[in-house]
Amino acid sequence: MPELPEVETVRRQLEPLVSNAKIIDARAHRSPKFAPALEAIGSTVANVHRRGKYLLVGLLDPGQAPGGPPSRELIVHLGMTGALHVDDTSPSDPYERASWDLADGRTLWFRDIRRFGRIAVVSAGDHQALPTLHHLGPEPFDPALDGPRFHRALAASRSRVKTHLLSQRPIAGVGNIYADEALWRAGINPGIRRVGPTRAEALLGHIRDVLAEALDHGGTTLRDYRTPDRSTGQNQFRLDCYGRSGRPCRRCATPLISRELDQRTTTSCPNCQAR
DNA sequence: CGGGGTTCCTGGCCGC
DNA sequence: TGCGGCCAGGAACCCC
Repeated sequence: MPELPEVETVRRQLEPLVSNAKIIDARAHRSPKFAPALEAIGSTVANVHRRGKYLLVGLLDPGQAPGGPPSRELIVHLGMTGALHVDDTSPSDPYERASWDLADGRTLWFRDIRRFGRIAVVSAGDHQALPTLHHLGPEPFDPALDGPRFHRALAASRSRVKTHLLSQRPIAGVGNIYADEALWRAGINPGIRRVGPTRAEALLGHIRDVLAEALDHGGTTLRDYRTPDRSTGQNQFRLDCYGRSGRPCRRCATPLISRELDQRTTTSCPNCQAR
């Protein structure tokens, strides 16, 4: 499931493939989650940025000077099973949810088995229609994000620390996998509602480490995640906590446990992450 | 406005 | 072999 490392891996591959390409046609699944793809017809791709788990494709409208700031953005959220590919041909794919024909004959495809993904076209920077993006916390590697600021962000909610992380408000781009991994490294019980300044700073460091390492390994492919060139990530072989319920903790050998926490499966070590 | 519950989806897996 | 039932889960959405 694409979290920050997966989405950033996609972004890095995608940007050189589609920059400067003009979108001459598009098709989309009728669902309002995908139909906005059609609104990109006629525009030219300026760049591909990322905020949290959202891909932001800068669009130059027809007649807009190349090199200027894009007037609109094509926003793509990959959801659970979304993937983007660029092809010369038009392969038949029952899971295609949207596609954009480029002027040079190639096609950009969005495939998404479970349809948890989402596509929007908005005026540049206008994210009102996507509440989570609108209220998105700082990028994990933003130098302005430090221990005290992260501590204040965590303290702004009385939710369980893991639930708060998944809300994307204290920090952008952390999903279920990397939340479990970072909390395990930090020795923090996912269910606690208050994190002190020292532990908050440590948790921030572990989040950064977990995300950076996953990015180095091309992301985590549990089942469906693929990059634009269809390769898988390799980080699934490096997970210490997520998906390891019942297996021994790599620090203390206690069997890891899995439980529901605010309707999210959560794995943790009952010893290392005791309250 | 924050927080909690519900919903969207379908392949893979399990048990019989 | 076939099939019903269950699970995974990000974020929008609704309601209090």
